[in-house]
Amino acid sequence: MSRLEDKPDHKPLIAVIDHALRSLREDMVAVGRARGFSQLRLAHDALFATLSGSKGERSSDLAARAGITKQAMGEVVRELVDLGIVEMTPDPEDGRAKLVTYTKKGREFASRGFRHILDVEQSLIEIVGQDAFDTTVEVLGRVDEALAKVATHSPGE
Amino acid sequence: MSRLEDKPDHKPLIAVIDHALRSLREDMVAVGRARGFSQLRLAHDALFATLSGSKGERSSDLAARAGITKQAMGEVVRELVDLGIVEMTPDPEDGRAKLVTYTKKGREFASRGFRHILDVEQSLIEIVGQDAFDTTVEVLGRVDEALAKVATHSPGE
DNA sequence: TGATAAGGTAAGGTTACCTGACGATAATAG
DNA sequence: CTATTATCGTCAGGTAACCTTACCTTATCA
Repeated sequence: MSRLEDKPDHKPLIAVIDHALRSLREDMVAVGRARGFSQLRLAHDALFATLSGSKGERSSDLAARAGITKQAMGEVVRELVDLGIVEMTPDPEDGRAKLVTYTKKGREFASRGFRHILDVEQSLIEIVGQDAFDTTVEVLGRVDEALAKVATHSPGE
Repeated sequence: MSRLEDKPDHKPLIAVIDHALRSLREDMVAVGRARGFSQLRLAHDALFATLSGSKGERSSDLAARAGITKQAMGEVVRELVDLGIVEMTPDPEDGRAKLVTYTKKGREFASRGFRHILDVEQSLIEIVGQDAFDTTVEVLGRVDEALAKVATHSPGE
């Protein structure tokens, strides 16, 4: 026999997911850079994913929603300020806080980024169909549930 | 209006994938640690995913298949040697090379890990059904295709 | 047999986070 | 209305998981 006992004979889900995510993330940065922001980094996505386009928000709120520390988000904000994508203004309602908002340029940039995400999703839908796409999102959303179930089934050992 | 122009109104696929992957990876390490290998790290998965159970392989071959540098894999191998999971023996056919093989303990550990992966997948299948699971794997496998298509459609601008 | 390539190691850099400690401001309690 | 406590953002330093560059050793090939 030519393989480890119990080694899956198919490429495991975790490997498939890992590959897909790498591709998607690299693509996002590549597209952003191609638009002239050569200093864009993967980490910046955490802000684009969380900052509302309509109102200013506090860096620490963004951090909380993104699931990273306020220090990590603080650095992201600083770099995107340098790139002219967001700006920080004092919060009139709280002297300690600063509100992060898109600049005009940043708003346009972010819009194109979101449109690119939609384009990629649409492209995938054209390949596999809307149903398959929806199913995928649904299944991935239930991974946590599956993990919890396994943990429950085999508690100690 | 309360959102950025073109901002997706659903949670984008990339975010869903990211969340699922984090959960799966953390779970793998947690399970390994719970089995007594407290020094296991996420990076070690790169070896388990690539090392054949049946024959010894060169560190640089593993690196190539895992998609990381031989230096990165070299460090992983060194740490797993310290944990008694793999061992390195000189390659009788090439004096420069060393072959990485599982120890008995390591083989058993890896088997359990793979079984855990299968358990998680099975658990997910119980929740969403075999068809949905298969569809998910299929769709994720076609992400690269979708990215290529978008790149082709909007070449320069 | 000398040039070139391949296997692995060593040293140090990069990215994307983290924890801990801090000064400034705000809220709240006495 | 001060004293305590909490919150906002920043600074300093640490960690994980890689990377690049450089190197020594051993093969292979002309």
